[in-house]
Order: sequence, then C-alpha cells, then structure tokens
Amino acid sequence: MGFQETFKALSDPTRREILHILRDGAKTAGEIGSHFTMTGATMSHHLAVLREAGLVTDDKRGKWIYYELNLSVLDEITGWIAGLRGESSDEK
Amino acid sequence: MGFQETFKALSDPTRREILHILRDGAKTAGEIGSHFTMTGATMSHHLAVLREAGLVTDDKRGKWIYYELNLSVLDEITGWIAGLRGESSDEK
DNA sequence: TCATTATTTAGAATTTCATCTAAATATCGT
DNA sequence: ACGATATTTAGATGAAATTCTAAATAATGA
Repeated sequence: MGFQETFKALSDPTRREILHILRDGAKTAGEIGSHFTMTGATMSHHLAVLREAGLVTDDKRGKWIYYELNLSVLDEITGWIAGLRGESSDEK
Repeated sequence: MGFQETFKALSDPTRREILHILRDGAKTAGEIGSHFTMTGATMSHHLAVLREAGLVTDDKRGKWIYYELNLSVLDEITGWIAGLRGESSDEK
C-alpha cells in the first residue's frame, strides 16, 4: 500500500465524496453510483482506486458488490501528519 | 485553497519529503533542493505547488527564499478525516 | 556596472489520469 | 437455458502533471 496510493486516491473529489457517502455503512456500487452522473465504468474505476489504496473493502454478495469504508488506512495518514509535528517518523 | 489542492500537493512523494525536511525549521529553496537529484526548476515547481496549497509559506530575505511548514492546512485534513468517522462534515 | 549566485518562468516532451463506449463476466428469476 | 441486471475490463481520447533545458529576474559583491 503506502502513502503514495492513499494520497493519490484522496486527491480526486469524486473519490472523497464516495468515502463520505460510505460513512453510514456499506453500499453497493450501484447505490454509490446513483449519487453521480458519470458512467458505471468510471465509478468502477474510482472504486478500484479506493480499494487498491485500502480505503474501502469490497464484499461480493450475490449480484451485488458492497463497498465499505476502511478507516485504518486513514489512521496512518493522521499518523504521518502527526510525524510532521516533531514526533520523528520515517515514512515519506 | 480547499482539499483539492492540498491532497493533490500531498500526492507526490517528493513534495511529502520536502515537508518532512522542513520539520525542523525554515530552509532555502537551494538547501531543500540539495536533498534531491532533480533540477532547480523542478524543485521550484514543487515548492510552488506546496505554496499554492498553503502547506508552506515563503519568505524572501535578500538573495534567498526561505520556505517554512504551515501546519494549519494539515489540521483541516485531520478534521476532514475525523468527519469521516461520524461527526458529520460538509466538505467533499 | 559587471559577473556571479539563487530562484523562477516559459515552453516542450513524456507519462499519468479521468472519462467514455463497447464488450465481457457473473448472478438472478423465470 | 434465456433474458435482464450489476459490475468490471479493455481500449481510446483528451486533459493534467512531472520533468527537463534554456532564458529571465533579482540580489550580492568586487
């Protein structure tokens, strides 16, 4: 994983909004997509970026794939930021 | 400003390392650049991106331009992440 | 004022990214 | 097995980002 993929994933407004939508629980790709005007293929791409960054997990149940927020990666981000404040940290 | 520029700025490893280098105080563009192999022009570009995102401030003193970390923007990031944990926040 | 040093700006080359359309895969219900 | 639905994959396109070289700007010191 690493900060590279995480920050890249967070650098797109659509993807940040997706995370926001997932605050109150898992949703299917379709439900998430219904908040946007882009095609399903584009949504699928964004969800893949978020998944590869570890920011969401996916869970296939029958016909649907449920996406859910994964907060632990965000903890690493807050940790990295804390490291900038003096507690010396190694990660770049 | 806004999250767009901030996350974009943080999504590049060189720029994250620059922030790290600035942990222990302001440094000139040249001092910062000496940690990397890229040209001064490229460094200047990265510093401009960080400045536009509000992550650093610059202070011209004679021949040199000192760059310094600005932590307040990073507070907004931690706030945004906290908002993902339930405290409903509006920003995307 | 002239040469030198520090840094930025301009413009070009290459790569990466967001998005689309079309096609593929998988599952469900009949 | 068939048709409909949910989602992904493949391939293309245009826009944005990173990096470079070369030129410009600004400040210093002789």
